[in-house]
Amino acid sequence: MSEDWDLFAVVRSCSSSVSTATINTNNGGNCKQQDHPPLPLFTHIIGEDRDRDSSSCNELQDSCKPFLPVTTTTTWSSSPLPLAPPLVSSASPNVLMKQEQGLLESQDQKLPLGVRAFTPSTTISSSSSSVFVFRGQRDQLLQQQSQTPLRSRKRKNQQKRTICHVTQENLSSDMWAWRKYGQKPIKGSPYPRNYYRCSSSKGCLARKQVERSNLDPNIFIVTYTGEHTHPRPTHRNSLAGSTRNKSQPVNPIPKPEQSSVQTVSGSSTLKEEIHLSPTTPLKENDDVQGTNGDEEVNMEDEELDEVEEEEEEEEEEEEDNDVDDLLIPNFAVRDRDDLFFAGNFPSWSAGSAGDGGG
DNA sequence: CGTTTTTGACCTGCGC
DNA sequence: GCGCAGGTCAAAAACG
Repeated sequence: MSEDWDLFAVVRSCSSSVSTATINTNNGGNCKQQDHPPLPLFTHIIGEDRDRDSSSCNELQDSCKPFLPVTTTTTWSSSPLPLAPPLVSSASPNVLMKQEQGLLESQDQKLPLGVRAFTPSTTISSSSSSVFVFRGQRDQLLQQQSQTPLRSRKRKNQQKRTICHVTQENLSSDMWAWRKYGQKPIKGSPYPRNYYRCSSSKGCLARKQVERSNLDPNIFIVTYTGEHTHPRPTHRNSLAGSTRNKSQPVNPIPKPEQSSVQTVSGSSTLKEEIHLSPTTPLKENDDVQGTNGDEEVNMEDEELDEVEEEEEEEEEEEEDNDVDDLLIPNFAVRDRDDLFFAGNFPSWSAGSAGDGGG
């Protein structure tokens, strides 16, 4: 239930964002909006402790910083929204869920939730993805949680969670190195959930769960839990990169129940040919992404490093002002994302992994 | 050799 | 207390 609750919260937060983003981002793309809703990155944090949430935010921020310089083409992007109380109160879970399901199309709820956009300091040509910051929602969420029966269920690692909804394209990327340690089919979802732990440092408690939205295969739900017990690596951890990018005897390409949905931005073949770990499969100088957008991506890496520093400074200032703010950059446009997620879920067809729920 | 991925088994929380 | 489902462990295999 908590999961649902989380999702509700996320959806709730993003509902408006989604519609707006949809309008702005995928237009002109090859993909139909309906089939490939542009997914900005949604985020919110759930936690029992606000203070700790802050640290979580910071972590997430750290992870995202390198990718901050992403352009936010969405409408809200330019306005430093006051982080006002979001539509939380206005939408019922059902509605929200529908939104999550894409049943609610761009409505005019232009609610600028507590969305805060990043300074488009660096323009990366990624059309789309935006970064959103949902802030202050925790309070509301927590309140709601306390008001609804949903909260009754608390799982062990429930204490602190940071949930992001990202598109496959935006999926990647934090500097952290993640190592997969488990995969489980999730009831009600055709897609398994993958469990990762930080491998940047032994003993690091940071964990990450990645699952595909069963509602929209283009959306990945990334849940961060725990905290890193070590500084964020400046570059992607090369150790983490011993990824296998060769074909593996993995399960067939995921087949969502709605087979009509063609998931990944474009390369079903990669799914079978490449298997990269979720976030850091690449060595710092790795050129795996050098397929298309190669140039762009490489440039990003370099620029991002530089920009990162700049952004850090800016963010530090911002954090001073709004410590609670969660800046989720749009892990924009990294082909590697495609790569890595292309093969990341070898067992999409649920039921292949783990004890099958036992 | 060191690291990651895969995957069956085990542990634990929760609802009934 | 039981069963279900989620989360984690750990051995084996794969990879660079």
